[in-house]
Amino acid sequence: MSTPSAPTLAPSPYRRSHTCGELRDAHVGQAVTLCGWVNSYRDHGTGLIFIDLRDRFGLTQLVFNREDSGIDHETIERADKLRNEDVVAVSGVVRVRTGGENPKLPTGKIEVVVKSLNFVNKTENPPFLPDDMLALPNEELRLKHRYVDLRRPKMQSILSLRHRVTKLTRDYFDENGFLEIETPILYKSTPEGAREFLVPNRHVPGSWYALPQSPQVFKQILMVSGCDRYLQVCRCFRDEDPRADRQAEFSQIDLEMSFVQRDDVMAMMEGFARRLWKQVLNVDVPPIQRMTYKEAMDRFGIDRPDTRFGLELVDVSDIAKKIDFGVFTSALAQKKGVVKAIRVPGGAEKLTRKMTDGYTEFVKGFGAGGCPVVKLTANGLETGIAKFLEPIKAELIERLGLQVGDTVLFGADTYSVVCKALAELRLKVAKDLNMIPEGKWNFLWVIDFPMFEWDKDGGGGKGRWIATHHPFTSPRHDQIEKFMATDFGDTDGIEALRSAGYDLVLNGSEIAGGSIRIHDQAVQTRVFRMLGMTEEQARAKFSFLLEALKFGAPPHGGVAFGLDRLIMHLAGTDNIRDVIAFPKTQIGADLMTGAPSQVTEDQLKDVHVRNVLPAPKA
RNA sequence: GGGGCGGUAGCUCAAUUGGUUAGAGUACCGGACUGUCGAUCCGGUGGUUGCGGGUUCGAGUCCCGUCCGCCUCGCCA
Repeated sequence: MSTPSAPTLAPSPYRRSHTCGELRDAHVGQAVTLCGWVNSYRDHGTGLIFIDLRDRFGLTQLVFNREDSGIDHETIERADKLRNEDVVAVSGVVRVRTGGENPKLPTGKIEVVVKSLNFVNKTENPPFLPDDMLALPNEELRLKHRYVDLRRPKMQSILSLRHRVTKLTRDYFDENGFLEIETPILYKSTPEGAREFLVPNRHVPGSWYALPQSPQVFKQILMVSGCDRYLQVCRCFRDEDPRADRQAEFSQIDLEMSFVQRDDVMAMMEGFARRLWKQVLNVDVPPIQRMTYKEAMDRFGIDRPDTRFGLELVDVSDIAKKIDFGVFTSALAQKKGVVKAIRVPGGAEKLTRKMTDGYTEFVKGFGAGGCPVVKLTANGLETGIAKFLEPIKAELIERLGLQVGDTVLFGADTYSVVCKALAELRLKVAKDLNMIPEGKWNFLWVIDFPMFEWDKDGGGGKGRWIATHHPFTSPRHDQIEKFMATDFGDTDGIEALRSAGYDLVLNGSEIAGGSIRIHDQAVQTRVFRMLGMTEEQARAKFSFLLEALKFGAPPHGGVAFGLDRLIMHLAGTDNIRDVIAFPKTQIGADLMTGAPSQVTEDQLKDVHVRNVLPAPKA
């Protein structure tokens, strides 16, 4: 074997000895080379220039001083031309700052006395400066010049946080026997649920892949494959309109376990959440409380309650029916009509007429007719609907625990409308009155979801059952027999079925959801039928899964964490785009690369696709 | 698809009831300054007010349309 003899290269002028965040007084006297961006310059002219040099790891002050030995005139001249965001490499010696330390910087005790300025990549005047002290430019500009925005220490810290979280994830689940296994991105279209992104197949004209909404069936197949425990930090795609906490392309921490029941998966998840919060925020997460779906809906009107504050919903239907007030009586006359109330402590003072009028408009946005109001003062019930409530005053005070100075907000409609409207109103009031405490981490399990929900607009207008979680969710183990016996026409019976699903809720935000899956082919077939699929349709879509369940499927269950939302919580941001390196806008555009874009006719021809564009608007 | 907010100098913003030559801070350019650290001081360049129409003696401002960004309802098994 001959020895390779590559020519020796001269050392690169921008080979650094340290990062901009690591020099301390212990390094005083050392010769160092630093590389980075000019974060700011303070030019005193006549040969004294300070530069704060920045990289991902921090800031270090550089000094160019004509009166120091070892620096020549030409270097000072070049340093004089340095501007914000120029990229440089410098060599010099670390010394204690002669001008006093800067307590704001970890490197604030020292500075580097520059002897040579080795490398400069001049920048054009950047569109904005990546400085967290300055007002943020508008988001359009930040997205277009994402590479500048990501230089901001705040964005760097989020990228770093995200890395730490995925690393902790892999470590935790590795310790617990999980295997990380990748699943296909080019998957099969299964048009249930969210709209899919489609990708044409070149080989078979007219055939298409879909990008996966989640790796759901693959991870179940992996359980049937004997992998026992699966983990993936994976990308999912749902072609629906985005929100502040939602992107069409997003990430999940996806996992699945064999031979487990509900509590096993929940315990594994809880341990994971505890590990994350301890290691990232040094917060101890206490044992997580459980609440049934029904209790969550009854008390908070929503399946992901924010339990950091009160303002709970109280059913007063039985009291309300005793009076002759049109809004209440017509609500209660409906099927599943209810009257619910929220007590706002001290609301008589804190809620102005303008605010409560606004609440009526607010709840109309969620389908409610309005928001009746009443106050309890020293003189009794006042304002709003006070005169109607007089006959039931004592009962209301008793039921709601009213104190003088409280305001009551009512919702009267069907159960689902009242839940939706009052759940949103509860949040709005809490924000308006500043009732949401900072620094609280209220985790909550929500369990015992219904298996199915009636979608009155589905099924071509005739209505149909849809799976609350997804079609692979098992009935709760004590309800499987009941499910198999429930008639397809037994509406009440179907609605009463509870699934083996579970959601992890944090401060009113769903951060994870999962379930025990169906491992019995007969149960799965019956679920598909309940969802209105014929046997042929079910086989066309999911024959592989039904087949797999025939050939030795272990009982299994799993969960998926929304990684982006998890990072949002840990980073303390309410903008999902801040936790994604290259996010998209409301219309799915990447402002930096210009995606989506036109393709050539030849490209389209290759994949047997033709553009059919809508007629231009007049 | 619906509703709301926004778009003025490279950037962040201001501009009275529709009224003079659209201003300020910052960045940038030039000058002064040897211990700054959001350096300071002096001077300067910089504008198709997103785009297209309209109303008006006159439009950044009012009207219509459109594009883009954000928030939101629907949607998100």
